Amino acid sequence: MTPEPNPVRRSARSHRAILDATFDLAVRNGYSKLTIEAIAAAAGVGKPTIYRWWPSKGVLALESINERMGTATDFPDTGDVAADLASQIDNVVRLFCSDVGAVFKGVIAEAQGDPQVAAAVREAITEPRTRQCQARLERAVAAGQLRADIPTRMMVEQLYGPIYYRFLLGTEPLADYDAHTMVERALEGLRPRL
Amino acid sequence: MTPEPNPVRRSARSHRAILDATFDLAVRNGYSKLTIEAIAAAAGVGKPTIYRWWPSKGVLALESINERMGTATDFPDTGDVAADLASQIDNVVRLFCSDVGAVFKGVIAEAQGDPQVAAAVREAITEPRTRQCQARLERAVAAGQLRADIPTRMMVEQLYGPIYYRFLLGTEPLADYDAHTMVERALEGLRPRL
Amino acid sequence: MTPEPNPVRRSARSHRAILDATFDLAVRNGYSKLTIEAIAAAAGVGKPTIYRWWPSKGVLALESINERMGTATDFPDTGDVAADLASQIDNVVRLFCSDVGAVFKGVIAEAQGDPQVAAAVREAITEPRTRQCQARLERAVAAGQLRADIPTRMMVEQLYGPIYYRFLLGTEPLADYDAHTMVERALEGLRPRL
Amino acid sequence: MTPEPNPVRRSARSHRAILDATFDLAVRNGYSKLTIEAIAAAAGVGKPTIYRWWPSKGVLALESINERMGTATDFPDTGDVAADLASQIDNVVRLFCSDVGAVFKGVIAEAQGDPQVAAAVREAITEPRTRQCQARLERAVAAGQLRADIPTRMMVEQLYGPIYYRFLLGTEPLADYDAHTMVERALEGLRPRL
DNA sequence: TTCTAATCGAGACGGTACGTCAAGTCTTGCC
DNA sequence: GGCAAGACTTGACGTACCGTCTCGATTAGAA
Repeated sequence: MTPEPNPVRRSARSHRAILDATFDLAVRNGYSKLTIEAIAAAAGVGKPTIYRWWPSKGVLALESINERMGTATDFPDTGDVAADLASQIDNVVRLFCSDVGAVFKGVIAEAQGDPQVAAAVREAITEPRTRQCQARLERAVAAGQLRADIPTRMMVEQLYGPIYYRFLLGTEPLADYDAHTMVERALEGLRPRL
Repeated sequence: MTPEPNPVRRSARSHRAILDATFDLAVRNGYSKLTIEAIAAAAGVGKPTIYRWWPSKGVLALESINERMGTATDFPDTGDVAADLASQIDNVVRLFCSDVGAVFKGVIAEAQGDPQVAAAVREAITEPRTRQCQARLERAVAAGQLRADIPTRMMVEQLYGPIYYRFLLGTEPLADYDAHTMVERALEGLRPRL
Repeated sequence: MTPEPNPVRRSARSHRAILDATFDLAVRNGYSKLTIEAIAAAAGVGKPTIYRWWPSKGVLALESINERMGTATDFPDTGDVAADLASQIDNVVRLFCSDVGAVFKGVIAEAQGDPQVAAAVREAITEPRTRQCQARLERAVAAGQLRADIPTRMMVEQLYGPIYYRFLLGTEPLADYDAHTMVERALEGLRPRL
Repeated sequence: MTPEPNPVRRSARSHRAILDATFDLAVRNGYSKLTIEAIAAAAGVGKPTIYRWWPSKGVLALESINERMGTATDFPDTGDVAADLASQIDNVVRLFCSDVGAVFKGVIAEAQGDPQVAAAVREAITEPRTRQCQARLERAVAAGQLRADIPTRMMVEQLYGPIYYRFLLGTEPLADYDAHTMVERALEGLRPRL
């Protein structure tokens, strides 16, 4: 069909307006009430312009939050892996409690039924941060602070699983998440035996 | 609106047909393609009959899977808490990998944007099982197998977070989840200090 | 698809509102600017309701004018076939010069590219009136006023062709059409030889 | 707007390609499915190039058929006006039954809602041929073959009305039109009284 | 023969309307 | 009187074209 538009001729103004309108509307009315039609109207743009550049609402919303995440989830390296993780996780929790988090929640929901969105979430959000995290953990392993016989991917799941659990199931308020304690607890099983 | 229908006069045949059609269609076409219209048609039922008894597609789907979960996630008590948890978690993973899990995934997605569904999920699925788990953990605490100074709710998050992480983010195949190892690792931080 | 709706359950109110809005909008903005969307909005009706009952804009517009033609084009029978035809044709011309005619013009245009509309025009408008005309002509034949060896269909073409010619090609104002003279001229070739 | 392009610098290649593509597509898919976009693509031309030189699809299509009509509808003059008319009308019928006729039908339809097209049809098609016909008829009047007291325009309507009637209303197959008989019949009323 | 300005192809753009789908409500008999 | 059936209003979907608007790249006339 439309084989692929030419990115150099893309209107920067429209691109920006669409992303801004998407995020704005998603925050204001909730992700589930977000419609392409409303985005087009709010951005002062025709619907086909949106469909030309994004395959679906989910992917568009993902892009709109991805650029807003910035460096908030970068990993510090003070040498103290427990403190570094606690600090980063604290930032993640704060992010998830913000508008960005609310929209992200909707995108993850969308991803459950749309493999394209699921893939985009992994590529744009999950994978890069997982790799960053693995890199930090590997430095800790090298420094003898963590066991070398546990795959770092598994460590990541232990560290971030509980956050997503609260985030997506809403069993407890995510804002109350005690990053320091939870990291400390998780690391008990990850430290080298004396 | 319709102030509330009289449950006594409810047609058992329709009730069953609706739940079965819901689960069947959700499995066959994927939850995201599930529609009330199709359910009504497949169940040989009018749409109002569905709306009379369920407030939304999400709640209906939830009921259809809840009755199919049965005792698969009950907690054994052999005295060995690690083994018991590993066994139960293994059952959970298997359940999540089945048709029931696929539909459950869709229901959780729905819950992100619909507080009513979110509440129903907690009431029908999360809370009862969490409580069951807490009960088992508390017996382990009493038996001196686990630390008494950690809230069991927190333990639950540590144990189940990683599963939902894989389940909903799809970073790794959930089928490969090594319940035994993950439980063992988590318990490291939960056992009493010598 | 939608196999066929049940006509007895049809909403009379919507039916009327749609036909009225169609005619009204066609007259106000011109047939070529008529849209289903505008009709639905003006009639306070959903688009699917229109598509449920009419296959296309052309057929809908046709129905809206057909019911407005009434008895204006009925054939009198005073015994004088020339006078009767002139009088009826005069009525036709007046009709074509009215709002109904303006919309009819659009419907005929639509029919050029849509066989369904073309068939509907013939069934609803052309054929019944042609037959009425033929009946009147056959009485004149029986009365010895017209030749018996010319098919009445051919006579109809001779009588009405020039009107449609002006109507659709706009070579001369249709309002100036001199029905009496044109009928008289046409009948010259249709009268029995002395 | 664009004040008017300079015809001297016009690309002859594009001009031809556009006219050919227009006619070709109109014939292949039917006039009503003809789009400027498809013409541009088929002609290997940008849309603005079309809009620069033609105000609308209708006018463009008209030009594409006008140049294909050639001398098929010229009036012979053998001295026998009845035979000459029958022969010319026969050619017209054949033309209307051809691809050119099919497209012409669409152009006339377009003309019903677009005064610009209507005017162009008259200027390019109707008027010149009407005048040619009038010239032939006037020679017949001068030769005493036709009455002098009937405006030749009126005669034209009587002669061509029935053809357009069949052509546009599709009551009978145009191909069966018996030009000889119809002309003979019409002339009965146009010949001088003895 | 070079310069330069109009025309060209391409195609993205803001729009409008399309015809469809499903949502949730309302209405009408059947049982 | 609850139920099936299904018509209803509503609103969003994703698509097709519209006619306008940049863009460079020819390209042909005037210099």
